This record gives sequence, structure tokens and C-alpha cells, in this order.
Amino acid sequence: MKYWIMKSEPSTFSIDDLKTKGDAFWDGVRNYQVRNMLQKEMQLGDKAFFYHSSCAAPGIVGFMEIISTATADPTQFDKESLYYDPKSTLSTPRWFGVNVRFLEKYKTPLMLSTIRTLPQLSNLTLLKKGNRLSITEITPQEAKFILTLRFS
DNA sequence: GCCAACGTTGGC
DNA sequence: GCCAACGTTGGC
Repeated sequence: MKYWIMKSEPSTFSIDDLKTKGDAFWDGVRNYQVRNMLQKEMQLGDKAFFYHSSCAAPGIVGFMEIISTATADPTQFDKESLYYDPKSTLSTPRWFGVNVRFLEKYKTPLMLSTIRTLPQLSNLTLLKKGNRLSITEITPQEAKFILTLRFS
């Protein structure tokens, strides 16, 4: 089983949205590197931390489970969608997403500013300068360390 | 295939 | 709103 960090802007889709829905299709991935990871490496039963980006207090706010392998992202075909891609066709979709299930919302987020201070997490791709990936893999050790922290 | 111009991400 | 850093586009 692999562990991931998945970013979302809370103004678009937040941990509270996921908590309310219970599960959701993770749409809007429009980066080839991330798409390839979704398709080739993400598996049923993987776990992921939900990260709020581009907001007042960026950080890890919850935990979720991957409950499907990658399928075509329907928003690429939807002209009304912000994620519409005219180069996608139904027979050869370019973009994919997975379904995720809410597991937990932390009472206190693990803020980016805190993550930066923790030596156990100093190798996260998330922290690397210039990182543009909205989904990154983290090691089981890093994941377990995060899970041992008390978010309260 | 090169690369300039442009667009996007995301922290601050 | 600023800006660094990166990805994408498209002319040549």
C-alpha cells in the first residue's frame, strides 16, 4: 500500500466538502506527471493525506482512502467545466482521476509552517522548491510519522 | 527540436 | 497582489 499527499484548494474542494459527501471523484488533474502517477502507481486501498493549498493556512487537514483505480475524468468533456479540454475525446481521454473516501478530518491541521520544522518530513516532495505536483507520494515512514502526531 | 512567450501554481 | 518556478504552446 502506498501513501500520498493530494492537494486541493479549499475554495474549490475542501476537507469539509469531502466529509459531507463521504466520497468523491478527484477531478481536475491536468498535469501529465500527476496523471501518469494516478494511472500507473495509485492503487485501490492506498491512503492519502488531504492538503489545503493556496489558502490562508496551507497544510494537511485530513486523511482519506483511494477507493478506485484511475478512470477518465468527465470534466474534460464538459464544455461548461473549468477543466474542459477540447483535445480530449471520449475514445482517447487525456485526463484521469480516482475516487476517494473520507476517513478523518484533523481537529488541528498540520500546517505547512510546522511541516517545515519537522526533520522527519524534510524530504517531502511537497517541500521541494518549485514542486508543481498536486499529488505526491510519501514514504510509509513519513506517513506513519504524520499519523502519530496528535492533531488536537 | 529549439526556445520565447505565455499561463499556472502556490506560498507569502 | 507579487513573484519565483515551472509547464505548455506554437512559430520557425
